Amino acid sequence: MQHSPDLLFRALADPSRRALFERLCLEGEQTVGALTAGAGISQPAVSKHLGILKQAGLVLDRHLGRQTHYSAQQRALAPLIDWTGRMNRFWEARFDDLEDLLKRMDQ
Amino acid sequence: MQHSPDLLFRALADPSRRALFERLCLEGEQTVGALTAGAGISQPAVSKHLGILKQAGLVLDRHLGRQTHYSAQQRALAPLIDWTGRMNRFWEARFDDLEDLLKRMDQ
DNA sequence: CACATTCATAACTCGATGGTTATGAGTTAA
DNA sequence: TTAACTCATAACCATCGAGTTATGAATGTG
Repeated sequence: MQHSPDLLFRALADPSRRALFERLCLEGEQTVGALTAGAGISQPAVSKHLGILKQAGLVLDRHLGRQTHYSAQQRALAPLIDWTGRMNRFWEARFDDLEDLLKRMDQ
Repeated sequence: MQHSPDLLFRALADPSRRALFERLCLEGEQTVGALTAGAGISQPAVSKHLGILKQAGLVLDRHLGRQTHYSAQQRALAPLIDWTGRMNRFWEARFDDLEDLLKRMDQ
């Protein structure tokens, strides 16, 4: 299940979706109704956002009777973490180069 | 200069902008002309993207004669790293709880 | 000075997207 | 069975956003 980083970034770009994901991370599994309460948007809007988060692999759904329980899938953040890591690695690498350069200039 | 995480997420949501930022990270400082070559979009489009990246704090610009040199500002990724860290911390915390539970059940 | 180069901005188009209300499918309760 | 509840989907609307071309400002060059 390799969800493209593009889906990830796009899914997290929306504040409503980030808020939903954060609530699932911090408060644990929630039903759509619970998420809608306090979301400030309509229930269909919440459902659509959850659909997008699910497509990005960020949440899982579990049907119980007439409710759907959503939970965060934090592992899905891995590509994002990897990406920032790659970008920062080169930053540090360049820093190291600079240190080497300074050391050599110091001699 | 605390750039809002929202600006960050939105800036990185676009593939063209991520590509520009990646090039600046991996290849170092570049002029707009150099970035436009190989970007697959027009020069004004590149300029607009760079403007958005700059507003998010992800790049710096440096004017030299009639060219503008852009460079990556990797530090600006910090809020993003913090955010993923916070989301994952709770994941691990819950994992620890689960481990504790399993240990207790094991006895 | 006249001309070329480099980039940013303006004006515009068009598809994507986030929101809404209406409705239907599925499930529980009376 | 009828009614109520929970959620997802459909249909629609308005705005946003990423791209374009045209142009202008600033700088270098003949």
